[in-house]
Amino acid sequence: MEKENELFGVKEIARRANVSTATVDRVLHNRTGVSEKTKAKINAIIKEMDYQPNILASRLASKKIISLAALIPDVSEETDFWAAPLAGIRRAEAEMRQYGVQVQIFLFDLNDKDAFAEQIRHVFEGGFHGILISPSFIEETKKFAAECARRKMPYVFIDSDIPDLHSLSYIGPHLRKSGYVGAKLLTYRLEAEKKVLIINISKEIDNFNYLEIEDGFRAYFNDNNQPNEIVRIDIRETDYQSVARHLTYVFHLNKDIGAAFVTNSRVHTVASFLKNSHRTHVSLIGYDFVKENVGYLENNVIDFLICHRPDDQGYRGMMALYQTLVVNAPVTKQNYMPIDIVTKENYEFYQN
Amino acid sequence: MEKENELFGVKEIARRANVSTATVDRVLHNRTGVSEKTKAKINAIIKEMDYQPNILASRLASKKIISLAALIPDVSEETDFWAAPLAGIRRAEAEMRQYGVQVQIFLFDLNDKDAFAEQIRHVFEGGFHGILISPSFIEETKKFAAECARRKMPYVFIDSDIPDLHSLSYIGPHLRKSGYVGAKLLTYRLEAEKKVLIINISKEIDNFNYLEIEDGFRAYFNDNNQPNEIVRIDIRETDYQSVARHLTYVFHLNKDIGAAFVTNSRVHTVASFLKNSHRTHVSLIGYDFVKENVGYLENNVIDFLICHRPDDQGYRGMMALYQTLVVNAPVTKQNYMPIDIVTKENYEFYQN
DNA sequence: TACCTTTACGGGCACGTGCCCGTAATCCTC
DNA sequence: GAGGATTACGGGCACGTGCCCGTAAAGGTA
Repeated sequence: MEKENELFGVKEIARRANVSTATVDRVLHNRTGVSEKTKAKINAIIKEMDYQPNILASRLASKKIISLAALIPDVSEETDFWAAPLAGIRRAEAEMRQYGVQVQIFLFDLNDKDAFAEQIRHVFEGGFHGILISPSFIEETKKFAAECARRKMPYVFIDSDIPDLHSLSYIGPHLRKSGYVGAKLLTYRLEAEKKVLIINISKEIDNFNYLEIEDGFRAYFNDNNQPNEIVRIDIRETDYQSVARHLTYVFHLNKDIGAAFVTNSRVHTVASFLKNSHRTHVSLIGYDFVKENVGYLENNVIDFLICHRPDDQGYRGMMALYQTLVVNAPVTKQNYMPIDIVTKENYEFYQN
Repeated sequence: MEKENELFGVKEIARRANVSTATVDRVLHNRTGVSEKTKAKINAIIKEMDYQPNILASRLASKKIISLAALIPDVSEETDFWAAPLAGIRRAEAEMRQYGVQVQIFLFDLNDKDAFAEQIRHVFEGGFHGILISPSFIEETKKFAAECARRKMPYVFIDSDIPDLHSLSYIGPHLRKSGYVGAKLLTYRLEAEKKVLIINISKEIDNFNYLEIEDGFRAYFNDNNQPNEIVRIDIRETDYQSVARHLTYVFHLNKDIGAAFVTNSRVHTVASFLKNSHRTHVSLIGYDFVKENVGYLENNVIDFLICHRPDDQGYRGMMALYQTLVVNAPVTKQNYMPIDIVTKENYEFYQN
């Protein structure tokens, strides 16, 4: 008992309403120039028909190209983590291009707050219709969000979230739960009398991500009455020498550390230290599928890596913008990625 | 130095070749009615321009609707595993529908070889342009593949592969490696003197999948000189009573089983047995994110589940057909899914 | 009433491709 | 060399929507 087909589209609406397709078009795009009466009639018919516009024809006919921006950290010597989201963004771009969508990518140095702010200015100058952004610096991102709101421009956060803002969508990990998983893996075969070491290596002090992860990590210990003592250390320099110096000191003070948890992708630096100091019996867990980390996974120095599908994050983030701007379909506000566990045995199939 | 733009598409090719768009069209779809000379000329221009057809316009202009079939097992009382690939297929369908692609789904009972064969007949009667199939029965699938070859109809395998056949693509797990990962997880905290039990619960005897998994499982033990003794059991009935009977016997004979590995999604039956017989100290690993299994994951009876993103398999399988038939783009022949590790702590974010 | 402005709507071309139909040119046959 | 068959190609409409432009009708001002 389908009431569809026979004739469809704008033409059919126009026929039923006794108007021209142009008038229907005006209603569909709520432009001016239609009397309230006919507008109501047409809207009723649209609703009754459950009219779905043909995106093919729409995109073909419209010469207006939709342009999206993506603002993410550059790949640096320190880490090639952001190569993965970039690849996902490019994948999305390739899919969308044929539908008249253009993507422009803006990069910034993760250690340079000003570069971030400047790229934001460039983005606004570009007059884009939507933007994907890694909200790496909190204050700057807040200003950015305010300006977006003023311009009614949708923006999507990936990799980390700033919850109060009105982003179209957040796509990334649930950091707290991610730390929780880390604790589970770390303690899975750990003897009760061994200590656990949490290591945070980061130049930035206001690290919201880190706090969430550690919070989740500790929550696991509480929930499961895990007996192990937790030691923690913050290291504010990222070079190997500094890290090694700090770690030497910590391991000197605590002879019975059985496992270490690094709260970000710099786990390879710790792995290097453990290897060099012949401490590979210490279980080691950290974040992200970057090539240095995978190397230590292969060597059995790193036991597990926790990953959040950065490639997919980039892809889905762009697609969320596409959904709203082109398809005009609703988008999930919170989009938590799976917490993937990568080991020596399964990494070759991992799709970052 | 881009040589693109200005004018593009079929019209530009026609202009350069001094022919009409109709002739260009004939060449593009290698239809008859073009002399070798002009054909060569047009092809040269196409190559030079790196011409990419506008799929929007193509699909819009072509009234020919492409229809795809999917042949997968029905959701049964035994398992709702196939709900996930089905969801992925429907997701793909929703995306493709607006581009003029229709999808029809054929289901069969996993325990009924004849139903499988009959549905294959239905598929061929339907005159589809491509098909996604779960090759559950080997002999029937071989006949199917031969008929597809005769009709030049592309087919994609998901979830399990039959390597010799010329499928357009295989999308599913690398079973051997998957067993390998299972062994790693199972032995990760296992004491050396404990035995390991491999359990295969399946009515079908010719279980190619099972053999691959067990092979990988044992390979891990070899590669790592794992000291544990391996015990194995085949159970040909799938109901709880039968499984419990067999397991009672095995556990009676082997007092020191420390871990059990179930080679398919029926791990929940084993979990039920372990729980009822107060043997939850035995580590348990099995396959698939089905709701019964997740329940035992929550209860700490199952330690890990290994999953292969069945939803994605369905989605990608359909998309592979779409790529060849609509976009006319190449498709990867082997498409191994990640080997995901699901635990009590991360299952809530798992995207099956 | 004459003239101008605003509102409400219709006609019709364009987007790039698919494909039907018509026809000039060439080939074949006796 | 007349007639028919085949080959090679062009013209042009259609797909569903966007949007420019033109215009009749309504309203406003003197």
